[in-house]
Amino acid sequence: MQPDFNFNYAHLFEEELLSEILTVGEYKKVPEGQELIDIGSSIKFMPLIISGAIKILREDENGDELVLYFIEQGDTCAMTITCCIGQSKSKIRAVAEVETILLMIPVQKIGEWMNTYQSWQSFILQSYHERMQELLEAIDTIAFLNMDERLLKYLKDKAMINRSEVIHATHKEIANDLHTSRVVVSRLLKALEIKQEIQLNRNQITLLNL
DNA sequence: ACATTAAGTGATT
DNA sequence: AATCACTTAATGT
Repeated sequence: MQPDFNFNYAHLFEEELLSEILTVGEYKKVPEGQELIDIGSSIKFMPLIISGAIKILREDENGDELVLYFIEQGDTCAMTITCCIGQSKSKIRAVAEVETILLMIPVQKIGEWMNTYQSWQSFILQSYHERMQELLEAIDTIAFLNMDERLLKYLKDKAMINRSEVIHATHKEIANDLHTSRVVVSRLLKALEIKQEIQLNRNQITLLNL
């Protein structure tokens, strides 16, 4: 396995930093569904996503989940940056949405490189900025969109991440991600099917109007 | 053939 | 939009 780190990141960093990243970083392959970061865990590595996608969730005291957003190749986890600065524990949960390849950077390096490499500093600030935007978008989605619109957005996000109009998931799983009940998801999906937006099959949803 | 799991539906709040 | 209670459909053993 030799995923191409350069493909995604080479243009961002200067030579010296690139070689530092490659000497200190460790490739890690995580299968679909594996948890990367749990709530309350302390973070020791900052993951750079080489390929695949990760689902970022918030969870309440009952263990009920809510998907905030997905991150993809070229992205990093803003939570690790926050942890590094504030020495705090993770407030979110990260689960591999598909098989994902990561380059793990020890957190101490984040601070070190901030001082030595200008390109690193802008990369960190840029990622932080992007995450902030995503978070605002997530808030808008939850606060202002109806359930049916949220569902459709969720399906489209999933389709984009999987690079396929076919989504493999049960209604129950979708309901958990959106923090609603299975019955509601089933009904809304049915409505979308009638509107010719999707096609339903067991464990599978096909987006039609892309 | 039977058990299990996924999905559909009416009624109620 | 959530919950209950029940039915129907698909799939695994």
